[in-house]
Amino acid sequence: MLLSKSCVYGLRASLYLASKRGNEYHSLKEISEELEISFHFLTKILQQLTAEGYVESYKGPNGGVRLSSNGQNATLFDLVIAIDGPGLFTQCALGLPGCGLQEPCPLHDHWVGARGKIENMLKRMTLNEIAEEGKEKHFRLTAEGEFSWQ
Amino acid sequence: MLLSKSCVYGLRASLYLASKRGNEYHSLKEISEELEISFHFLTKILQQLTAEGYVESYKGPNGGVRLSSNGQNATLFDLVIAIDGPGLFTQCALGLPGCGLQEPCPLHDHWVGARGKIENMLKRMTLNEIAEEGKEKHFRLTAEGEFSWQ
DNA sequence: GTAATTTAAGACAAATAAGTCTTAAATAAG
DNA sequence: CTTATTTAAGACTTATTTGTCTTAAATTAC
Repeated sequence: MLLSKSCVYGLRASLYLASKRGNEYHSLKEISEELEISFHFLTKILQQLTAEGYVESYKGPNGGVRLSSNGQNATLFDLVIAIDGPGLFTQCALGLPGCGLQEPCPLHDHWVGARGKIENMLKRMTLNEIAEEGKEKHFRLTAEGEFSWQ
Repeated sequence: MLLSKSCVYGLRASLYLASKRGNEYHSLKEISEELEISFHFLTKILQQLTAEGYVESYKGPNGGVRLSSNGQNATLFDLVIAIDGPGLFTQCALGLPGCGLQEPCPLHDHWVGARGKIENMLKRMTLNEIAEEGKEKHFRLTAEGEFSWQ
């Protein structure tokens, strides 16, 4: 698995929020039902994104969560770092602490290249831009595919 | 984490065996000490590779494990599949079962590209070839780096 | 044959990730 | 003020991965 389940859920929920026009709050109940993610588990993940400033929350009736302006312009890379940490983009593919240019492991050069591709791809995609593109291309966000970008 | 710890240990042990000239057996005790991997854990992983035909084992004094001819020509991709299974190379980055060309997730196209890079990189590297290269370039195979290709 | 060495197999334990549940706090509406 | 709705926080459980231990089986050397 490239990304943890927490991370995948966080990305999907963020994209869900990005898909909504205005800046209304959406309840975690709504999001968890639409995306078929465990309510409580999703709550914890979005709390992390709230703590990082990508998501704003509001308690009480008609409360919920929405993307902050930071969140709208956040890249998928930002969100992955916020949830899974930087390990994927910094660690040796064989887990060797001293691996680097001077003393590389057999995969080092190749992995740095492939890893850079992943990193650039994630850095190129902001939530806003994906939302724009999603409206044209109807990207899937659920297993069944009944989700639709507005 | 791209690869599981089991997988990383399996790759390192396989590369260790590839680094040895002749086709003598090397004991798991030796390998686990040289590579600083738990003896019993490593045993289980190499049993998998033995079952898959990449490694041959021999019991008794002076026994141990060595690469089969299949193993010597195996690619890192083969070994990753043997230990971690094909998931990394087949699954959607967001874990969506129906993701594909017709109904892609927002990452699909990009991920297929990046994933292909990883796949090709692993398919290009056979244990034999890495061993050759390792003798010139002194690739690291341990945390401390005191390992040396013969 | 006996003892020592080594892998094989599987039970067991610890650590981490994933998921569930309960209670508290904030807010809105009547 | 009371009730309903919603996020926040954290305890708790379950599942998976990682790591350890014990016993058995094969082989060698004496």
